[in-house]
Amino acid sequence: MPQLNGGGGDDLGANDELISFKDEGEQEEKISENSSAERDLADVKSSLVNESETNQNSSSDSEAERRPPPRTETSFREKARESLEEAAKRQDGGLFKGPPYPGYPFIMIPDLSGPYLPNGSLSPTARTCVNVPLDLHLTSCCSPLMQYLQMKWPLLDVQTGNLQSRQALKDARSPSPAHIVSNKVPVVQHPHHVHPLTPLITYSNEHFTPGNPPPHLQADIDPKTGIPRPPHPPDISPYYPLSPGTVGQIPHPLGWLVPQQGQPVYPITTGGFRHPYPTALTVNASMSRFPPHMVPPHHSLHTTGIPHPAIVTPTVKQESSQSDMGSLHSSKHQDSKKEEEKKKPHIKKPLNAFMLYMKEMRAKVVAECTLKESAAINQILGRRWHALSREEQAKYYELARKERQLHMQLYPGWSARDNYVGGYGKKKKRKRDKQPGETNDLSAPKKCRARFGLDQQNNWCGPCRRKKKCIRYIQGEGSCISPPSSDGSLLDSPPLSPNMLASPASDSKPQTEQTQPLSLTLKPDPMAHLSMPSSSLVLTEGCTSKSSALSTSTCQNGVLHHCQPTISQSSSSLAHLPTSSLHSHSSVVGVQPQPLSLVTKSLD
DNA sequence: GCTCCTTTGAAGTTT
DNA sequence: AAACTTCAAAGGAGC
Repeated sequence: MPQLNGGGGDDLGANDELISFKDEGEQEEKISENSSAERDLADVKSSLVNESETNQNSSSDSEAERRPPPRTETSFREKARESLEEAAKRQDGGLFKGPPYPGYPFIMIPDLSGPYLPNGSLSPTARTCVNVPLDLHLTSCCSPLMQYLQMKWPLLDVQTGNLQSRQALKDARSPSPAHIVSNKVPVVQHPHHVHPLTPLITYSNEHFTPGNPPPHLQADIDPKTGIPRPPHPPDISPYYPLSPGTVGQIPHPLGWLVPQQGQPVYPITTGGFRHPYPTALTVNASMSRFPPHMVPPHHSLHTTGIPHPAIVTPTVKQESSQSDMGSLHSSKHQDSKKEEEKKKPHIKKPLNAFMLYMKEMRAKVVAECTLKESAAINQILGRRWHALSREEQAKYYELARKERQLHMQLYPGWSARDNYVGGYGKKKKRKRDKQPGETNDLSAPKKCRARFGLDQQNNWCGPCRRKKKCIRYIQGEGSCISPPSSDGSLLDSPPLSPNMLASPASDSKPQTEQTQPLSLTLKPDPMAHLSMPSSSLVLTEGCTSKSSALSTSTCQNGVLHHCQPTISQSSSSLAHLPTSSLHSHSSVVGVQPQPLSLVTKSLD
């Protein structure tokens, strides 16, 4: 299991990323006056993952012992753990140390070693409550549980104070764990707002099995993938224990919250969403990354056919079950190996925390900024990601962890290496890793490449660096306009670029965001300022489109302004402002630093 | 139709 | 162990 030792993946990426995160943390200090932000944010972030990672191991002492002691917050974690264990002992008579509760995978407790607990939304007690059997502690721990559920599944508009809901919740209980999760409602989701953050709900609907799996689920071979699927070890959470073909009889983990008639016990309102925005992600798109054909037909009542989204067939979109069966008996036909591989489903990697976040927020950014170019959107999302609070990030880390867990359960033999198309370092080397315009952009000999040569790649326009159409070349022979900022920040803008000056939105851009390292490859274009035609693009704050160079959006101070693709006429006078004015532009215009969030949650 | 862009994170590989 | 590489999502754009 990765990230158990706090190293490697626990480091959460490269140092630059950590630096960025730290920058964001510093920003958070400014904004939220959170004293806990003084801690080493790298540790904090790492702990976020640790928390997620240790959730599944909460029942495994050996795993916990193997884990190296945390570098910081030891006392707190120890205390928290002690209190957790004590609470568990009090409430379930030592169940906490015993075999994992059948429903554990769903009602699991984030590791108390998490960093954000001290000032976070969840108290150790609350998490303890949700770790114990519901039938024992639902009543007493209702409120913390609701808090936890709200964090985990914001979709649920859990109103802890609603006595009626509480009563309904109690009624939903049943003596046996299997009944606790009795669920005939496939997915708890808002009819109009499908929370894109809940692939786990999809999974859970299909795979969550708080109770003992049916005997037929002990299949050791995935009928589709052919990957051996060993039975679940007793110590492994059955969180995502089932193959897509077994999803039919798996009750929803939230079933105990969902009445039989499809009416949620707790009203699911838009208010229950952390991000009550209309999302383009649909159930099929966001809730099921697995195509239907990957879900073997089952005789169960489950007819939704929601597949696991991680499986795609590269060649045939709707691979019939017959073909799957054929692949199972390929030994008979002995088709060519090529054909076999052709039919072999492509099991995608589980989404990491950021990917989950992007999946959720993309639609929002697109809607707010009218941007469609993913590259630009991803930049915005990347900054927003850093702007997220630890609690919010932890939510995604937790989801990502569960994604991985589910993925690992579904495809034990799968490895990320399987998706290495050409093998490591052999194919599809990302341009990012290359030196810009290394040798692969010979199609524009007269553009920046030819103009400046490889030795002066920093003088290239952004598109040229990305092997795209040279905007300077397009604008006219010798007319080198300043390329739009690759990320809407000053990083990719020339120091004297008037773009930032001309944009009122950029005035409100937080400095930390402006100075945040966003790209490893994009550098300020020192040549861009040399020639600034009057039609230079104005990149506005927040939502900027760099590569398209035409779509400029403004999401200033959280307020959505004109985000339609526009080309603003930059004031030529502004172009002559001194560099110092630009660097301290926010002070020039008297705009106070704004929160990192580029877009307001609400237009109120 | 393929690849790139662009982000972060996970995981694999190489040094 | 550190550095490096690939892939995951997304959709426009270039070739």
